[in-house]
Amino acid sequence: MSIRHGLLTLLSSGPRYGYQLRVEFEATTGATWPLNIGQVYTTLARLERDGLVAPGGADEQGRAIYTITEAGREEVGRWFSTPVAQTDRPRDELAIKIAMAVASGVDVADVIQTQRVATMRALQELTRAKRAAGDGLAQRLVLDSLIFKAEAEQRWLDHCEAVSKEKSR
Amino acid sequence: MSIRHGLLTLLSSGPRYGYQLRVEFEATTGATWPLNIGQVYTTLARLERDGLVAPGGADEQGRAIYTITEAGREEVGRWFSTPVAQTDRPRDELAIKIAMAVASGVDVADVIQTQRVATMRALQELTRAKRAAGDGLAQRLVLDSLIFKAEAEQRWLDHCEAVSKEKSR
DNA sequence: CGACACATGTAACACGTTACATGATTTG
DNA sequence: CAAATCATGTAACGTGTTACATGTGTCG
Repeated sequence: MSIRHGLLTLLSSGPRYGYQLRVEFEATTGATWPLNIGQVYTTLARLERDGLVAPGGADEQGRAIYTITEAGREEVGRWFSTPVAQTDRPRDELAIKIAMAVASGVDVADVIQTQRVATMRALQELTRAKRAAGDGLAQRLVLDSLIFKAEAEQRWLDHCEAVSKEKSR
Repeated sequence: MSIRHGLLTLLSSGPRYGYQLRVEFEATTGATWPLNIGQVYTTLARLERDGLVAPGGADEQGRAIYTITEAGREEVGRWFSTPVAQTDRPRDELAIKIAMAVASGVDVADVIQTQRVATMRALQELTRAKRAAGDGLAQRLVLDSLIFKAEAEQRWLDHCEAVSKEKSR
């Protein structure tokens, strides 16, 4: 539901057309999760279906603009005033992978090591991206989020290794 | 792709039937992400479609057992030897929400505060669950993963607040 | 007997995602 | 002129998810 609400939020600042929404979405959230332009249109169609946006004809250049509805505004308000719960979050593939490795006979140390290398590289990439960027506040916060998460992942991997070594002694 | 690979990994330790797979999956990953039994069957059907498992008739009690194929075993091997990349991960709803709040005129401090309360509660719940549980190693590691993540989230929220306060001064 | 756990399955939908088709306009 | 950017849209698929239908066995 992130794209849905993200686009809806952008529309709450005024009517937009599809292509513009992608540009602004990426300008806000950064290059980490590129947004396929096709998805903007499919999402707009679904938002329209649900009565959260309304097609507002075309502008002077013939672009198809969309306007947020009252119901859409309420939905945005609800989104911002409701926290993201644990149950809302998708299953964590890495956690499941390590758990499965531990439960079945797979060599956990190997899996951990492989992941650690990848996460470390990602972390370097992210710090580099942060130095390079410096654009907007929103983008920087998203980058920071990824950095904080990657660091936590490294710590968790260390923890997993320590615990599983201790267990197999 | 977590459920898919999780079930496949369980099947790599020997043939199972659907209901048993759910029990073992939840025993391994814990109660955090309950697995609807219906989903086991839909996933098994898709695994069969892709040639990763094969229906192995019924056991003595008439239960429909499934067996992993050679291709399935290879897939499991690939899963464990390939790290989870940044691009594999789903969009982070919280990061997008905060970024959107910053970019549009929404009161970020409010959003942060609401989330912080929820995350703190989740963290308490998790520490309680950890004391209560103590079952298997895999389950404990999953719980630890959630704890590490929640802590990182708290730190990130603090960071967001500090940065956005600084910005609006 | 009634409730509950065991057990299997299907239908339908949501969202995310990509591939493709199409055309206008701008710019080197 | 050719390539790139701007711009819109559709078709199709994948996974995750839930709701529903159905039936057996067991235990208080």
